[in-house]
Amino acid sequence: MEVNCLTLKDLINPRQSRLDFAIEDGDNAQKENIFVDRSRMAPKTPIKNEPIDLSKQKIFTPERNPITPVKLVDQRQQTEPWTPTANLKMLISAASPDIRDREKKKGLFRPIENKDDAFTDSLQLDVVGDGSVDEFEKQRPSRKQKSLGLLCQKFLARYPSYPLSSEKTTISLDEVAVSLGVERRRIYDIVNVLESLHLVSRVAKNQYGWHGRHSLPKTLRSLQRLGEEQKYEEQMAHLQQKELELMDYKLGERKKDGYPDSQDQQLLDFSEPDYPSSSANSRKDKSLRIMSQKFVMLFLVSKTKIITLDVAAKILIEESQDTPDHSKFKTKVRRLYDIANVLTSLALIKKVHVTEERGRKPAFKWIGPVDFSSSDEELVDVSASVLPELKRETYGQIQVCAKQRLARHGSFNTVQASERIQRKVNSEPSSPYREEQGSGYSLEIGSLAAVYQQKIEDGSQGKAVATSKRAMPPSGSLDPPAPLPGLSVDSEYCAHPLAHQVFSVAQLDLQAFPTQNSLHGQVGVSAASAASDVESLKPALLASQPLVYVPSPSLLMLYGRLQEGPAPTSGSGVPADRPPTPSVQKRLGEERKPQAEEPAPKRQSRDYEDSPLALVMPKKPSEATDLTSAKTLSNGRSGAPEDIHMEAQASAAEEASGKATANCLTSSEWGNPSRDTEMEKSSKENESTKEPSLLQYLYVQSPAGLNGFNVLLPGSRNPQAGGAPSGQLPPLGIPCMVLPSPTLGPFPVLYSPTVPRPVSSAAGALPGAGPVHFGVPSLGSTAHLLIGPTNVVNPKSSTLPSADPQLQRPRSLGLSPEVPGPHGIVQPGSPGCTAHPGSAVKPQQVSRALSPGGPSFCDLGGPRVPSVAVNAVAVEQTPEVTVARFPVCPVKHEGPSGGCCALETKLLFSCQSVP
DNA sequence: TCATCCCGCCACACA
DNA sequence: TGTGTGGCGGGATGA
Repeated sequence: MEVNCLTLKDLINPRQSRLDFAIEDGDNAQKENIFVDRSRMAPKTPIKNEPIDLSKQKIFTPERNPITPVKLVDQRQQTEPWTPTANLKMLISAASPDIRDREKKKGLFRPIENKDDAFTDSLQLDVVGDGSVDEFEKQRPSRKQKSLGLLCQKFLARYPSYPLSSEKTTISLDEVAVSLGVERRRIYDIVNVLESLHLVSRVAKNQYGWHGRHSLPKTLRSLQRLGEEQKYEEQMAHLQQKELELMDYKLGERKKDGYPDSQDQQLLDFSEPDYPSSSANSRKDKSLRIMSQKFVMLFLVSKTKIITLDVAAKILIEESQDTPDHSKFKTKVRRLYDIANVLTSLALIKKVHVTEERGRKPAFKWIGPVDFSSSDEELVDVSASVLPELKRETYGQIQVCAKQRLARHGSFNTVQASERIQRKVNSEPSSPYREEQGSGYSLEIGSLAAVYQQKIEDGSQGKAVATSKRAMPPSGSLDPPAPLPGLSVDSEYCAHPLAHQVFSVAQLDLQAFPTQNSLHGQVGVSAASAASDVESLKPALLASQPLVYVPSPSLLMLYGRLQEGPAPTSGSGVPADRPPTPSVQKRLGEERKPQAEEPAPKRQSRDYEDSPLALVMPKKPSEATDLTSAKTLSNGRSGAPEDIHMEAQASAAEEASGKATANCLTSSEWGNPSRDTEMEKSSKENESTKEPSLLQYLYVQSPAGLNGFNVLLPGSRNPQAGGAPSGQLPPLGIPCMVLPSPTLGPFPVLYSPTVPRPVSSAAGALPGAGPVHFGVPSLGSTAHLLIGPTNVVNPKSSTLPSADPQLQRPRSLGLSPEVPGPHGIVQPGSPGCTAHPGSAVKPQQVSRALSPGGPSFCDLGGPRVPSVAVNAVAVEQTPEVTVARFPVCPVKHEGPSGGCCALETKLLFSCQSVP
């Protein structure tokens, strides 16, 4: 392979650098840390401490396993014949019962992750038994697969790069060690380096707090400043110059040069004063942390951004005043490898090689941010560090969205930035993350999105910011009404602050949101671009998106048509000041279609950390259609099963939320992809007599006492009006909804298009709040309700008790939120549907949940995450459709750790049978 | 042969 | 004395 190397001279004199062409791309270096899909990992050796079927070990005789020449001991009785060390241990174990016990204990602690390996091993052993040594050798786990870099990647994949400020992620070293299948010792190596960059901080024994990359720029800036103060640049130049002369160095040279003896005390101390454990601060053995910081400093002050391990090691050794013997040097280099692996996983550096008279030397190049002044470049840099962890296609989607959005902001040359990002990504074909990152990249995308969003916000400070701010009112604030938190609200959609506001929602690819993301409250894919793309999607929303929910870690979002004001509804569903024209609609629809195939941008920025994120309808929206025709369809074809309508009834938001002001949210409707979409709008005052096809919600800013919950109430609408014609698909009636606060975990809910439908008033606590009807045509095929993982706590006292008579009927299942039910079984007559933790209810599942036969309850199953209980108080099903009503109430959930309480929302929908 | 770095022993700090 | 941490370097692995 072709290798380009730098020379030390190049490093010393950046002006003469041949970086442009001389730096080894790191392909080779990166190989060491290439992420290997575990599913494809072929362990070559059994994990230590792993129980081994001795009966199968007979095959591993010294002859067959030349790697471990063992004598005297019968291989068949050895559990770890793979290495000389293992054999030695075996010998010792045989001689010492204590040691044996110890090893036994370790076995019990065998990493979970290696279960795969164990399983594989088992299989492989069988294979080997029938196969050859070569086969065995092939399947032995490569040390690369156990590298610290890969381990670090796995570690990082567990946590969001940019966690919400509200979420406190605690890292249990034991847990992580077990989860990742390594000894805790390895985790220490990782967290020590991460701690040096303040990505984590020690909070207690065996506990670390995850901070993410939020403060990374700040940290790097500090390190850079410190590095400059330490004159590292001079030291490097000095050492590198000496390298050219001789490979040795003399202790004391640094002193002669006037360099400080040690900057240990000057290094950034990220110890959390609030945290009890400070022992680590006093220990001399923080060297890995300190070394890491110094190592980073070297890069930050280096003009070439390339540091050889030799130079770094020498500088570090000299600073520590260690005796400059070769042993120390080797040790330092080893440690630097450890650090470099972690930094590489963080995409801050990459390995390169430099050549000099003595040959090729390993070095690392800084690829992290170099400008911490919050410039566009920062975005690029940060993005570059993130993008490698993204799938290419996802990146492309992000970029597309970013361009759309960024193009609108003159202060931020986003297109250029995105192009640079693209170049960066392209220039790193060896990125270990590119193809394999799996669950990690969506997190990174979210991070990127956050960065983008932040940049956009910072750069424009325009209406977007203003609207954004409004979109995220303080929890419990009774300030002026705000649109749904986290939503990007275009000013033109907010023309009527007190009236209706439209929430833009981008199409989102649900698959782009691994559960992990949700679990961590991380923004989903293309959030970055998504955020930027929100505006561009607004038209689309007007076009046909009635109501869309995008799975979001912290937000349940609903969007629909913009309603410029309490304007009377003519049934056209078109705002008076924004009469959508067929052409526009069509165009919008066309624009949206591609969107549907792209991850919807979601916004998550520091400004909105506490803000819920826009949810996107995973289902591809129907084609945009003429409103008029839509209306016609609504009336004329309402009976068609495919027609989906959403209807909101008049509601007294104030009553429901107390003093909270309310904003009306309208949702347009979209029908079956094959059919035109009907759009209607209504105002809460006069909707009662209008056609029920228009969905309208009242957004009530979370009033005090609701813990930040935002209440979304159906707009005013006359229950009698909009009655679905006979034969029309019965809609789901949703009297009210409580939006989770920003701190809420993922709460993806997807509603399908609905058909107008007369529903009795619901929510006694919310008098006047009419139900929103969701027509659920053939629940079987279309996604109607998507429940994502979230923690649900039994709201002993629902703040929004349903007053719907239906709910009080014997058949009503009550509002009991967490009604256990048979897993995966839809039982007619059962009260509701419960989505268990970690399970994103798929449309099909929901359909099953709301199976024909009336009220039903189903346990959708799902791992690990507390469940979201969605109890359909009543489910009515006709041959064509199932109708259900759900009341919603907020609940408070205490996190597993007991430390941080996360508000959870439990959606309780009351359902009303269709007459 | 050399670059890498896994692995785990063992010392130190605390509780 | 037990446990959490992490320094340290032997030696395995891959190029």
